[in-house]
Amino acid sequence: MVGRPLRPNKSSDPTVKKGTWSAEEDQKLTAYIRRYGIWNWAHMPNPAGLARTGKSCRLRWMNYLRPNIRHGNITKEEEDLIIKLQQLLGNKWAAIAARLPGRTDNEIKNYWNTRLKKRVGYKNKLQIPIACDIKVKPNHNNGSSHPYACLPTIDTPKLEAGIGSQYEIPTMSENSFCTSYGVQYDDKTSENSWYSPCSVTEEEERLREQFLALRDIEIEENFCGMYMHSGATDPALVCMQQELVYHSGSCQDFIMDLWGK
DNA sequence: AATCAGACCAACCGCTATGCC
DNA sequence: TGGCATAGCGGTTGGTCTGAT
Repeated sequence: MVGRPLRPNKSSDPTVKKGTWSAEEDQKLTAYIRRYGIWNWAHMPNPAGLARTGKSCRLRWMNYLRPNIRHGNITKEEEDLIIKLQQLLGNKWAAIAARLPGRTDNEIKNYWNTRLKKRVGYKNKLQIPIACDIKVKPNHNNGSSHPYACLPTIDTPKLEAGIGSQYEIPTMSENSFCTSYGVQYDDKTSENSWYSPCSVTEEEERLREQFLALRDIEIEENFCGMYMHSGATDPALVCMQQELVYHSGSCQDFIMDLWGK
């Protein structure tokens, strides 16, 4: 069989330099970009006088050389924000970095992996609303699949749920703004108290603000997308939207905002 | 002073998304 | 519509630094 000749593999090309960038290389790349701008990373190294791949040049520029980059000394505020954003967005380092002026995704990723991951761990993982955190029980009386999902109580156990059940609806849980949902049968005989108030602390409120600020670009899509992939149908979604019962103003606003779009 | 282990971080690699032809 | 080139992202690697023994 005669195939196409393989494209030259630059990563194994001995003429391509790898490893730490020298000050001279930095200077060449910076000077070139200042003069000609960024037009094509792949074609840039040669005219810039660099024996690097375009990819390497891009990375060096993006992570180190470009203007307004801040190195080191991540502040407590930045650290807190990284933790919260990671909890909200997951390992979306670019998205997180976009909210920390002067910081790069690589730097934040490194910082997380080397310092924060162990400290924060998974225990405190904030669970953004997804479609598999809660199992809504069907109506005993008429077999309806219209549950009343309600705001949480601290003691409400997080219900096990498999993905794909039509009885699953989005929720938040421990460490979230509202600790978790209680679930109420239509006949209101649930063992879960759903009349307990949802107290929102200052910290939770702050988180909520961050969350709301982020939802347009990340959360809403995940939320709706995951819901729609959970096996639920549109009518069920509408039904639950209508039938969710809220007992706290701020939580209500928050959740309504999520559901609203 | 030498050695070792762990922390840190720059850079690489592989993959996906996007745009263009 | 498919293929290719490029950009961008996230996981991983490997070199360097630092502190403990």
